[in-house]
Amino acid sequence: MRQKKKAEFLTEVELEFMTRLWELGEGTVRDVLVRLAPDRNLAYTSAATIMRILEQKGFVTSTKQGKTFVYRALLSKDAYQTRSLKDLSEKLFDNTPASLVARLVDDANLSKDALNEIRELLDRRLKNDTD
Amino acid sequence: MRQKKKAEFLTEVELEFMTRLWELGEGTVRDVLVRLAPDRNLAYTSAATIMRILEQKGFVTSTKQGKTFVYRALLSKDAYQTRSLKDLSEKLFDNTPASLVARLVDDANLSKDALNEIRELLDRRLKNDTD
DNA sequence: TTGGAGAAACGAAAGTTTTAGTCTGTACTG
DNA sequence: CAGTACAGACTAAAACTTTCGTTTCTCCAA
Repeated sequence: MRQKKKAEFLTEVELEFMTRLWELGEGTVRDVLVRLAPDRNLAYTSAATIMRILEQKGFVTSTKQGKTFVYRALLSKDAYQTRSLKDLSEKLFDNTPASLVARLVDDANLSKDALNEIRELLDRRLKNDTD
Repeated sequence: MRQKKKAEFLTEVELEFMTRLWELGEGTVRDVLVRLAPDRNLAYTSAATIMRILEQKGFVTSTKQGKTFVYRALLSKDAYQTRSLKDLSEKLFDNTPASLVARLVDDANLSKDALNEIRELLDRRLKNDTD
């Protein structure tokens, strides 16, 4: 009954774990642990704690299969991406998504291919909207 | 234990303060404090602590003007926007900015005007690149 | 049946974040 | 010249994050 107030966002480490779980679809503590970066060297108990916290916060659920618990994400990656973008847009871009994209494409490190990909995506989206 | 490893990102509260400072250009602790949301009710000493931490972390600098310190951002809002987007893109969008934009235009209730605005921006950017 | 391996539960410890209290200094006021 | 009012330094404490050790549980094999 620690945190009653359901957290809205993942911490650094929590996101690291959720990313693995999203990739896996579902998995045990060990499944997630072995998929972390090889140089991560995190104790099993630490991983188990993270998973427990994720469950407490309502990001994942678990079911006992045989003798171990199998975890599954309750929040999809898409949904969390959307939530994160909304938050960033509000907090740092005056709630103006266009300025967010502007900043993104102004980044000199973005390849021309990436820019074209983005524009094609927008073209398709605009075409669909006018249908 | 002076300057620990320089933090790369702002915490929630730090961002709140930096946003005011970016708006102001520069300002004292009190200048920033009075521009927080009216229901914020933060003690002056708390605000001063936040500003001190921001300076320790290298996000702002201060100069004594008369009897008080005036703070100025060392990191521009633009630069921090870029940094944040890069981080989000890496951590949550497999380092693929196009998928970030896809998520943005797919889910946010973006107006057609906003979409057009974004596309025009991309057109200009692409044109400039090929010049 | 029991002993050991692997998994889970519990919570301690260290670090960070957020908020604020107390103490001190200084300039202006009367 | 003393007192007030405001600014800053230092300290602290509560909440949260991150990591992991210890203890407990459960199942399977010899």
